[in-house]
Amino acid sequence: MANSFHASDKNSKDTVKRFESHEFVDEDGEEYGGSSFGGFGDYFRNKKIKLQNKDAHIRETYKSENAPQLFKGMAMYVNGYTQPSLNDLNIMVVRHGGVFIQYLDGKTQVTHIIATALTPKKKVEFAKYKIVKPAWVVDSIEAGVLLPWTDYRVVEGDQNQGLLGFGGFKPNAYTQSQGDGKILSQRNRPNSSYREFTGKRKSTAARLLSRSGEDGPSSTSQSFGSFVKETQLDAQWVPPSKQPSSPLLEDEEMTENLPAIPEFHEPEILSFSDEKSEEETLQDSHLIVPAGLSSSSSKSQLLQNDLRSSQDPFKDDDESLLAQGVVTQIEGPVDSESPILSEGDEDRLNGPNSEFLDSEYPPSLVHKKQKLTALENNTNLLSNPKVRQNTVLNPEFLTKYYSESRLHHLSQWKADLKSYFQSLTSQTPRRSKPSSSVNRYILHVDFDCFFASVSAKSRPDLSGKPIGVGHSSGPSSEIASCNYVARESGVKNGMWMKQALELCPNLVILSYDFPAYETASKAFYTVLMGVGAGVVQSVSIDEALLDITNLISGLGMTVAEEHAKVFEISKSIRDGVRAKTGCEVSVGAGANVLLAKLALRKAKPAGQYHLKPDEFVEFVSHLKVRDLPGVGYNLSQKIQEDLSIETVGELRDVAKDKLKRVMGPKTGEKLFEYARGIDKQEVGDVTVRKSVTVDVNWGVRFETSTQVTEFMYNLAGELSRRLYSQNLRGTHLSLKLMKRAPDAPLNPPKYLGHGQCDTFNKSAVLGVATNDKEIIGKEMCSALKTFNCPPEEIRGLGITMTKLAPVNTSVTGSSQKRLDFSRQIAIEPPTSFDSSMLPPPIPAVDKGKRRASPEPTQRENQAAIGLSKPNMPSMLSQFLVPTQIDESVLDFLPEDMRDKILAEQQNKQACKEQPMAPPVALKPKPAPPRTIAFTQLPAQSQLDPSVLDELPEDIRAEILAEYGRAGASGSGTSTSRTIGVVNNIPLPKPQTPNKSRITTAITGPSNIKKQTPKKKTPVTTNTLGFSRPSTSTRRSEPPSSTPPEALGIDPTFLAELPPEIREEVIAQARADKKRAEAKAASLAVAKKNLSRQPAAVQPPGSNQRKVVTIQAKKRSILQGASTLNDVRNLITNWHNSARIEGPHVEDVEDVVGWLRTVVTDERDLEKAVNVVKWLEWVVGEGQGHLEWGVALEMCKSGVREEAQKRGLRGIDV
DNA sequence: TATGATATGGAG
DNA sequence: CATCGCTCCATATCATA
Ligand SMILES: Nc1ccn([C@H]2C[C@H](O)[C@@H](COP(=O)(O)OP(=O)(O)OP(=O)(O)O)O2)c(=O)n1
Repeated sequence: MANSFHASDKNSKDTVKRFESHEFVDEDGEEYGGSSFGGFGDYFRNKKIKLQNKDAHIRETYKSENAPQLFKGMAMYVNGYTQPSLNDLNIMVVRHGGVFIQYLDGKTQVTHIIATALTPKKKVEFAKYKIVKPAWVVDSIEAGVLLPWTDYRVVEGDQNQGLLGFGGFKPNAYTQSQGDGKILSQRNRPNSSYREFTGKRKSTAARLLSRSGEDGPSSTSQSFGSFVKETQLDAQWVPPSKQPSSPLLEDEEMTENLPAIPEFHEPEILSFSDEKSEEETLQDSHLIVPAGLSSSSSKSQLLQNDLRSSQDPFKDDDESLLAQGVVTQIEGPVDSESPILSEGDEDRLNGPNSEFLDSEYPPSLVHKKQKLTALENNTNLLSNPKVRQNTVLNPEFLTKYYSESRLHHLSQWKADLKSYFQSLTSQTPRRSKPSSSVNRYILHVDFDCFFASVSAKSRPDLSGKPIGVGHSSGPSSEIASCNYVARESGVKNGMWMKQALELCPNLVILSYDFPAYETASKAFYTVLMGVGAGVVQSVSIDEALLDITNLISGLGMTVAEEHAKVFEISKSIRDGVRAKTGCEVSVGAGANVLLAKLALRKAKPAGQYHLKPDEFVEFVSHLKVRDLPGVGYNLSQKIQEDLSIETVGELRDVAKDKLKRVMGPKTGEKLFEYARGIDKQEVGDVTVRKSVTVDVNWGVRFETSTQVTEFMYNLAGELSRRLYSQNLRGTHLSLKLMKRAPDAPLNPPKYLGHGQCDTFNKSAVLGVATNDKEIIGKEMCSALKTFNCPPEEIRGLGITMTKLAPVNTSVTGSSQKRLDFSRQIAIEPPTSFDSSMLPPPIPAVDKGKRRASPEPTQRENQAAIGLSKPNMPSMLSQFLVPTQIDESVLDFLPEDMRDKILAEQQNKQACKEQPMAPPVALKPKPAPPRTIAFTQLPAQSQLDPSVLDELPEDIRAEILAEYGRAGASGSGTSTSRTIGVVNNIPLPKPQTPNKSRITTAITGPSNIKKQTPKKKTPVTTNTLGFSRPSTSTRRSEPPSSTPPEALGIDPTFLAELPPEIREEVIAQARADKKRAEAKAASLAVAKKNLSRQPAAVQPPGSNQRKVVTIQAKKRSILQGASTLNDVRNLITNWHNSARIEGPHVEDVEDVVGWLRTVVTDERDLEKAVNVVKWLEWVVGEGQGHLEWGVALEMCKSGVREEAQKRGLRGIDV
């Protein structure tokens, strides 16, 4: 019954939605009717729909009846299933003078939202609206008077939503009378509910809202009863596609929202207070288990529940258990449906499986557990040395944890690869994109079940068997990757062991082998580098995008030939990787990134597929929106609910305006384009890193605030270390706190997991950029205090540093890159440094060691000191490709050079420059004046990267150069100083647009603004920071520690600036000062702007070793890449350094050799030509030694030769 | 309108 | 034993100026 009834409702609703006029459009109300109906386009075709659509039509129809215009002036919007159907409500409202709003776009004025119940998300979304039950409309019409809506509110007060579905309803006539079952079942789209577990369960906001509304456990029995009903109903009628969620949802909601939900619960809860035993907590899980578990299937179910919840969202609960009985019951229905769930996510864990879970909650124990307070619970838990050792209380926790965390490794690898490839691609500056007329070819290459494949390489005996990679076989262990055999059983990456084993009992669990993944990845990238793609962009350790347009288009091939070539290249990649790694990769090809990604999906496993443009429509029409890149569980749900769309084909029928309104401007635009196969993203479009974060949300269990503080400092130390390794400092800190949700169990289903939490963020702005552990630690501790979160409730902490700026002086120790791709890559390509130069990949252990090192600041300074400058020969070394540059290398560079490099890196974001590897700009000659130079250099650091980023690359470069010059030389621009790297450079003129532009840029107010250098601050620059009170942040704390390096600040700097800039700087500083708090003001001169400057400048330090290092690397480096600007800088420096005496033969040879590789290996003739032109210009301007002319000719001929070998035509050098 | 703080979501 | 739920980015939304 219920089912059929509902179903019909849905249909009607669907019809309703239709309308298209913007005005209404539907929203969610709909349902998915979609499945049966079709997209919007379809519904237009539906007669019923047409009729219903327009309010005008309705009005016309009922015009003569002169019904009381009860709803005049009101705009109603219906959300979710409602008892009178959407369509009926539409008619009722319009017939009585109201306006019916089809969909919410945030702009349209809506006075009331009609709904029976709301999902947590919707509660948040509609927090500011009057949400009424459908009965209000019905009753009002019946009464002939507008009844007070407050008697029909869905959410009590502002906050009571928690009650919603469960019986918290007010006695309103209509609704209640209607059948609870129905109504309840209607409750929101089933989807919403399951959404919770899968993806993320409710958001913190939603949870908070619901909580506030909660009554407490009181409303029990009734609600419970109704609840159950709902579940069942839902299960029954929910469309298959959607079903998955509904049942589950219920569960979750129950647990979350209603702490005390079922009757069962209550009793338990009550008892809760009493019992609790210490052991319980810990052991409950295990020890006790046996008894409880023994036979009860129910338990398993319970477990499942927990797991489910936990899975995605993490739901956990100890208490949830209580509800075992309840759960069980509920689950029954759920399970039945569960099959459907598939899509949603993995959550449902049904099988009875692990004892673990069961053990955790033996019924008998339940009571006891509850009693414990969070603190007692933690105390008990931590009383077990073994457990304690696995928590943050263990001093070695971070090292151990990060060495085992797959997600940490993935992120780390990704960051390293990103910077590496960025530098490679950046070289060719904005490679002119292939003219639009050319056919584009993008490849998306990805290993098939990467971890599983690699981990299984040494186990040939397992072929054909289902495999999963995880840390253990415990129920809450996550499966990072599973092979395709396992996937046939429904196992998925990220799924918890318990569920996976239920789905696939004979699943073989293999261990992680991170080093092997790195090795396989290197081989993989080596193969990719050998393809000759114009651009290679790393997506992750096992995935990359290649723009192979340069290898195909413009060669006069027919389309068919081009496609054949694509096939050939794809095949060669697969064969190459297979040969080197023994693992399969699949290749997706398309005219843009989107098509390549979609094609890859079809290609897997172990295959390749080229999705041609003309096949797109057909290919995509039936794809689920969820299958589009960037559309995850939540977005897909929103699309489904608010637009009643499921497939990409339907999505295509939605007007762009509507998409933007409903989904947000950017997201709407993207969806609109994706639905049409349009993707403007270019391979290699990656920006420079903007933040560095350290997060720990596992193993976090505290008893005292002292422990919290200590751990916070450890985290700060880790962040400091990471910043330091990247030569970065930042001014904005942000703390993320995960706090156990009030209604979440003290012991999450996942061992030492965070469970269901509320997350809070708090940011603080420092007066001066820093990377100092103490400062960070202090700031974050105070930020944490503002949350007033008891130590025992903390389940996760994270610190993020943003507004990054390169550290001027300091040099870093060894680089942290863990992947030493360069070497391998070198193999293919010439390049790469040798390993010796690079620091070996750092194992976790290493990290620890490094960590040990003190703060950067000091060390850096020291390192810096003492450098001598390199000599001529060294110059060449500078040609290093940025990419290849490693931090260790940087260390050796003269400070100025380093700064330059770093500054550039940072600056170039927009253009994809590489982050880490600084480009080359090194200049050779360094030397003497260094000291002075250093002082000046700071200015660069002062440039605001963000500002620079926005500028065109060339302009940016120019500005930087200008700055460098200014700093180095006195006021005048040019000058030749030996000192600064960039300084001497005459500056570009050649291609880039130049000075005029530059000037403009510089002068421009906006730009200037950012550039402000610090004023002269005296010094006290302690690094510290005060924190600007950001939001609630606390005040500043005087910093203390770090030494200031007073450098940068001085007046000298100002003096050197062009007048206009100077004024700007001063004005800015003044403004800043004003704003700054008194204290802050006094200490740090300027905040933001100032902050840019790195807090400290370092004394010049130098190292000779640097030189050496550089040279060694030199060759290899050349090959790689660097941005054109970088290369130009090197050339310029080279020339400046030996203008009079003439170039060294060796250097010339090196340069020529490099140029040849650019043409042959990089296949970038344009780049080579540009470099030669630059040299020609530099030489021409310089009027130096005649030998330069010879060098120039050698370069020209070298490039010409290589071009000819490649069959390219004459070069117009 | 712009900006900043915060929250959310997606991807491996 | 268990278990190692990270990290970066884009976007949305709200508050504030
Ligand atoms: N939730 C996840 C998703 C992925 N990974 C890791 C393990 C995977 O092997 C690797 C690559 O992720 P992919 O999404 O590429 O998945 P697979 O390579 O395993 O499978 P396939 O690409 O064939 O679908 O990232 C993980 O640890 N946890």
